[in-house]
Amino acid sequence: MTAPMTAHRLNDACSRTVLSAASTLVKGWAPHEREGDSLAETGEPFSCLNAVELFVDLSARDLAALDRASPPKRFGSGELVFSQSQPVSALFILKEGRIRIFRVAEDGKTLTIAILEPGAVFGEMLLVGQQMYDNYAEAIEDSVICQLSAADVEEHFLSNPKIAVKISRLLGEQVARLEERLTDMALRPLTARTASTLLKLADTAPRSRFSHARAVKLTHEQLAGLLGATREATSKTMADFAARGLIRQGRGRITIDDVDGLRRISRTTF
Amino acid sequence: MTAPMTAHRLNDACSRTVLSAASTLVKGWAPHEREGDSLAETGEPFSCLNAVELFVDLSARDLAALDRASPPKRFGSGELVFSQSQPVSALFILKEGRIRIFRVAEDGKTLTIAILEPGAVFGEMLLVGQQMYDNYAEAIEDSVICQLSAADVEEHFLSNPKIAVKISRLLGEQVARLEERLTDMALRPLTARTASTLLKLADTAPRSRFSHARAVKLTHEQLAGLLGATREATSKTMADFAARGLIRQGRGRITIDDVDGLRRISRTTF
DNA sequence: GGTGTTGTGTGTTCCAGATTACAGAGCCGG
DNA sequence: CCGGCTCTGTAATCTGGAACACACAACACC
Repeated sequence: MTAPMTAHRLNDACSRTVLSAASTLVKGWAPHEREGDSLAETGEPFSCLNAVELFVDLSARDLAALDRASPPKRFGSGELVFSQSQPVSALFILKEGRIRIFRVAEDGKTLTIAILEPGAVFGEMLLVGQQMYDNYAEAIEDSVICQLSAADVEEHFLSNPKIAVKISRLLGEQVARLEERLTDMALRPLTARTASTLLKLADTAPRSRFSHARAVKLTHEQLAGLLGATREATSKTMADFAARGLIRQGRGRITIDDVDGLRRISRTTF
Repeated sequence: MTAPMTAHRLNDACSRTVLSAASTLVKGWAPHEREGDSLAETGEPFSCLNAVELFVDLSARDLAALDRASPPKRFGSGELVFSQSQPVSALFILKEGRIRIFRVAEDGKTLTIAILEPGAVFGEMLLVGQQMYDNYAEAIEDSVICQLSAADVEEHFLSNPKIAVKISRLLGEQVARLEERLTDMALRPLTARTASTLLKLADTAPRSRFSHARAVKLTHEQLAGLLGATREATSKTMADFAARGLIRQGRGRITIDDVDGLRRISRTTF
């Protein structure tokens, strides 16, 4: 089941039955219907919080305390982490897998706000009091996520100036990125937007060990969701890019070859 | 001179001569070419910082100190407060007038990010280190603005958890607003976007004393800049709204009559 | 090795909104 | 009160991309 399909279907059902609907999407097992759902497999400490830049200023004691308070949870591919009908006021840390944050219009069409890679921290609704925050989050791969409650965050972070500042900086960057994306959306044709989106994705993506070419693991449909365009239009531009030797394609995987070429196109207006 | 014209012209010149170009735009006097440019007219203390919600948690002493460090400056209508070639890493407080924050594409087209009313605090480039921050700010009325240097902000705010938290919350709200605007841009037709934009503007706008109708002080061109659409298309939808009795128009002024009607349209997809 | 199922390529039709090009209308200062 | 703005209305094209409709290819699971 593709991510967008999931979204549509869930949207239809979301007034009441999202959770159960989501449960049916889980591959073969339904973690949150079991009892002790936190996986205490590995005995390693700091299972979520270490290696996340945001937390480096926490004392070891605080870190340990927080970590105890945030057991990792699994989400199967296609499962919703939160939604309008299941708002969770918490801070999430993505440990494994990939998460798609998106919004849904009245007619069921969706726009992908972001696709998160491991290490990402998300959940601003914690800050804005969730009145206006109608984002959805869905796992697009089997994922592991830690959750910090609002109370924990309050206690450990907001009182800590260093971390509060770091949060402000992160949010500021997010604002800048969104503003840029907004103007791209408004003023740039699809081809240019596609090129610059690919570039942005590229430097989040893992570098291949051989060449310096980077591979982005997305289907055309997922990319279209990010671009605010249809799958067809996106496919067409991608085919064009491939013909020009800028990228190579493979089912659900795009390899960026000519970064400069794409950059040139991304600056194009017409 | 209209705001957009200004933007275009400045864009042409911005590689080197923005400041001088801007100066020529000033109505009849050029404040920043004079010597003592801070206006010490009124003897009132806290000339900028009082009445701004962000600062309520500051001690009177801090407030006074900050206030001394941030003399108000005038900007004539059409003048640039900052731009890419004149990046100012500071926090701004708008005391009087109105400021338009916008971005410019390669071809000179602009998208308005926000139109700020008195009391607004702006200047996130202070947080993001201004690499990626290529916004412009222009006065669209004669305005008075206070500026806090990065050092001052550092000293008084970021060390103060209460204020840091407040900043985070503001940024979080801004993120939510931008995400909403982005999806509107991507998924909604012009009429719906226009309606919802008018509504948003309406509740920032001053209420008239007679009816509960609110007046928005914008030209079609300015509104178009905010919508990411052409002036003509915007005019057409506005004429349509007026014909349906939702709004009334007057040169540079839009009166919202039927809030519910607009809200209905704003939820429309097709 | 079939047989669904999910990703991709393409073509055709259609339309919102950009573009271009004016014309009238309120408002300004001289 | 009159010319020159700046705003607003309207109409005639033009076009990027959406919508719809398939065909086919790769993979996944019997």
